[in-house]
Amino acid sequence: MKETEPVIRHTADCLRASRVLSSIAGKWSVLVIMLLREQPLRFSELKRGVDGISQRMLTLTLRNLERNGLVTRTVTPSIPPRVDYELTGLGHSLADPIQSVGLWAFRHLEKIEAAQAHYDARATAPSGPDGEN
Amino acid sequence: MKETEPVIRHTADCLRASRVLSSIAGKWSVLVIMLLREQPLRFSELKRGVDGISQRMLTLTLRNLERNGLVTRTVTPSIPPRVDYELTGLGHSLADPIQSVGLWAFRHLEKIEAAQAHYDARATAPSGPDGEN
DNA sequence: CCGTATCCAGGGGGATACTG
DNA sequence: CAGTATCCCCCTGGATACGG
Repeated sequence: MKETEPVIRHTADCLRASRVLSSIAGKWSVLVIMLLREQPLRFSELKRGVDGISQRMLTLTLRNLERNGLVTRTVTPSIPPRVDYELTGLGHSLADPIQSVGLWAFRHLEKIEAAQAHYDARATAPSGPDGEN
Repeated sequence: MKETEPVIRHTADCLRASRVLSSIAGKWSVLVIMLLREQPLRFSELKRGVDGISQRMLTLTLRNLERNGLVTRTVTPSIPPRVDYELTGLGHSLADPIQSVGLWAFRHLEKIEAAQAHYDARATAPSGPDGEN
């Protein structure tokens, strides 16, 4: 069946799109967006929520999302300081597709890692599965 | 909490998921998957379809997708040689979510680039929009 | 036609320490 | 609490050239 919508048009668009996709395809962006999709969160909540992310990478990820107009950053100059992050309208419009991809990743962790192991095994031992050496 | 589905469980899963997401989040993966979603394609067709991708990056992207069990690579040893790439079942299960993200990127190119320009302008001229210096 | 090999610049991303 | 700054490694990704 044919798409009613022009999927990939031409030349320049691909380059621009791939640049945009690279922006939101940082190592942690998807997970951060998944968390913010539920509700606004402050820095430390995100840090705890993602788990494994460093302070530095969380900052960079959030700055990048902010730069792309996907999240807002609200500073409350109290003591201790408080900073809340929240998806913009644009951010929410991306959140659902991203959520799908994210859930897919969580659901298929096993399969993916199995496929990788399989592929790597073949690549490492091209002589066959009958124990060489 | 409230979600009926355990979205982001804990610790190790985040690290594994982010690794998986990084794999499929290469600069060109989304575009390649979008093309393969319609039908199997050979190397040169993909090269033409994506436009802007180098031979090297197309090869690496496809190898990576193959490693993750998302595409199959079929070699027909004719002269000239012919190599077809096709989404696996796993690949197809990812294709729809990815398609959503890809379409989102194409639709919002303008907004994103505008947001970036806006952000960069503020970052470059922090003293305000009234001609500083 | 379909790659692989090589060179090379840039940035992603981790660890750690310091500031307001 | 919420960052910045620094160091440093390695991977990404482009260009080019070569091989089957």
